[in-house]
Amino acid sequence: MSEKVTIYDIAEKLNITAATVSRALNNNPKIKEATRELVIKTAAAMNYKQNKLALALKSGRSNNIGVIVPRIDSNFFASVIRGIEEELYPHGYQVIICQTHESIKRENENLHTLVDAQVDGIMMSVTGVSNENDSAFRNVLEKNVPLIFFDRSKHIDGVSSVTINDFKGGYLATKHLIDEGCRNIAHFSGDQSLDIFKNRFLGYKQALLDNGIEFKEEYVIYTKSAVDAGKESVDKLLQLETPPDALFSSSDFAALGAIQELKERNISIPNEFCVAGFSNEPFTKFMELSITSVDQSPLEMGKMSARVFLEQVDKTDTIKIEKKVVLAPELHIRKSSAKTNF
Amino acid sequence: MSEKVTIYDIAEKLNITAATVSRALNNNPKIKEATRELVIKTAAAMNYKQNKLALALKSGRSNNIGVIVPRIDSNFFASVIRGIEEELYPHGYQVIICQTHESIKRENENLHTLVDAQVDGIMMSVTGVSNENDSAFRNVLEKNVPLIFFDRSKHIDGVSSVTINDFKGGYLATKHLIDEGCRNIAHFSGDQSLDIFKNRFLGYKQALLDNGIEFKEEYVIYTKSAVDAGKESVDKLLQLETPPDALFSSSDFAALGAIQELKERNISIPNEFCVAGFSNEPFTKFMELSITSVDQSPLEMGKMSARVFLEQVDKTDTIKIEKKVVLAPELHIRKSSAKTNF
DNA sequence: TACTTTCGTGTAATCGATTACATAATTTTA
DNA sequence: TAAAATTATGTAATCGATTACACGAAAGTA
Repeated sequence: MSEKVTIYDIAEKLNITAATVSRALNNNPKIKEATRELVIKTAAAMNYKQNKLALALKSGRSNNIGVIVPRIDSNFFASVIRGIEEELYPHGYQVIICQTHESIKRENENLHTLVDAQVDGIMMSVTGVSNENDSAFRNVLEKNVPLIFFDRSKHIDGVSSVTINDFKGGYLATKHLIDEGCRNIAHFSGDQSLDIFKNRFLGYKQALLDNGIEFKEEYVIYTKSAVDAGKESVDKLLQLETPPDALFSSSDFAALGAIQELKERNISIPNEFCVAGFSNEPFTKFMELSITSVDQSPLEMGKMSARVFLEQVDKTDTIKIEKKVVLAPELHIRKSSAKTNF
Repeated sequence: MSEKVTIYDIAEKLNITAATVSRALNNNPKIKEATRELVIKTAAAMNYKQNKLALALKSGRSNNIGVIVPRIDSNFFASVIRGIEEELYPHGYQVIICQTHESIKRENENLHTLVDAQVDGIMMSVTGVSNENDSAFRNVLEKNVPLIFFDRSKHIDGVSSVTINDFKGGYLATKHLIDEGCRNIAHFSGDQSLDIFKNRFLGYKQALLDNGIEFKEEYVIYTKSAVDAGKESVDKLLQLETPPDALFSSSDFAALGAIQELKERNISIPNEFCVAGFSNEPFTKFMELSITSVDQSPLEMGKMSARVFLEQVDKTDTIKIEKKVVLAPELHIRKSSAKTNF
């Protein structure tokens, strides 16, 4: 029905050329004021809409940015995306979502697809199990597409990142458990090819060290971020000759599983056993036995990633800016670990 | 660094024209087999990538589809988007995300932006407070862009929809509460300009009617989908001369708020008071006092929306197909309402 | 051999907007 | 008033791919 109106249609109607129309609409200073007004009025009257695809082809900029996450249906990633979208919306960028489902193959596919679609930038949380094949990332950078890692980062030249201080997060949580009087503190970690898990682990270790508590290898379990995995893992811990009296889990879901299992065994939380998680998922606050957790301020992380992108996108591409933003984690102390204050 | 390779570069290298290259790459049957192979091999060797923007401009199809939701950081919407993305990924579509934050203005802006960006289709959950100004929707349809509503729908000619049977969901939840012996059942509803809330409400009413229970206006509270709103609302209910003994809430969050408030007042759940929510948010299952809730199968809803889009996108645009898919809700009975079986 | 088909490829327009360069129109300066 | 400077607009190329049409060459037919 609605035939598309182009600048040529406007030009024809006004007996001028498309070039003049284009200049008028773009506020080119060389255009006579009267002409500009006439063109703008006519364009509005004809319901002209700029063809973004033509513009994109000509300029090489699509006004789209790509976001790659392991999955979107997690509160953390969804919140980051929300932050990105809100920050970029006023600048006219659209956000394209891709999921990797923790597959390297999908991650590489997504990177290529986004580059092919000529997005103006890519923000992503990398997938673990790195085969150390950085070619897909290099390809992005060679095309001069700004690449920004958030949360899950990797050391690649030319890539900016926005992360939280996972070491500090791990340290804070562990220190808190120590302050509550726990001395046998277990740890659930995750995929060691991801820095976030390594750093939380290191923070945990350091807190033990700083407080004169011996680190025990058997207290560390590498587990998936899932409720069932948490149940199974705490099960193993309780079979040790000296079972732990506290747990710092790198995952809220695994922490929840642990709590469920402990309750079934009638182990009293926090009196006999303290638990702290990581991510501050909404449910940690909602539970009757609310769960202590480290907040990663995902909304802020998303906004910050977007800002870093905006800084980079207009810079001359000869100078490679590499910005590393590290946000501060915040420990939310709740019933699962607070023997005293609740 | 990496200069972009076009079909002209390939043509030049092989001393043929770009037209031939294009045809060879597109498996045009008029091309000699030898030429085709040579072109394909050369293209690969030169690391040729088709410029999607040029293709999009020529064809008028961007291979992007737009998704508009009130907000992305809700498990329900994120899951729907996940479903859409997974279903569309194999077909080469990219998903662009927009948020309305329940603002009509933003909704209209998003619709226009997406149409301007020439997406090949739009899937959305409408925002309430309809000023009955359908012009933004009409504009989409006039541009022959398939428009599909999911979950929150509106009656507009030419728009397909994928929803759940909210009436049935409301009926099931209410009937279940009746079966548990409750006779004074309150209801939290929402924005009455949204069909989902009206229909859940109607299902609630019908269940009462079918079981000989008088409907009482004062048992219905229109509340936001938030924990605090739930607390306040249940507070009002308890001040009635005959306070209810059960609640069917159209929102899990409000249901949670109600439960928190009831507990503070030492009202025993489910013995003295039964609660059922709607949406089956993850936390409803995680709580120690798990919350009965109606599941909307968001993943399936997303996939189904994508399928409806795929059906429509290739049809000749002379025939307007309008498909209405209604998914079945599923009641998950949990501790907050099960007096007997838990 | 001459004439039609068929096949493979080239030519050039097209999608819609931007922009370097050229040129016409107007104003300024001498 | 004529030349110079300025201003506004037109011309045409460009971004990269697709495709209707044209055309030469090869193959088939009489």
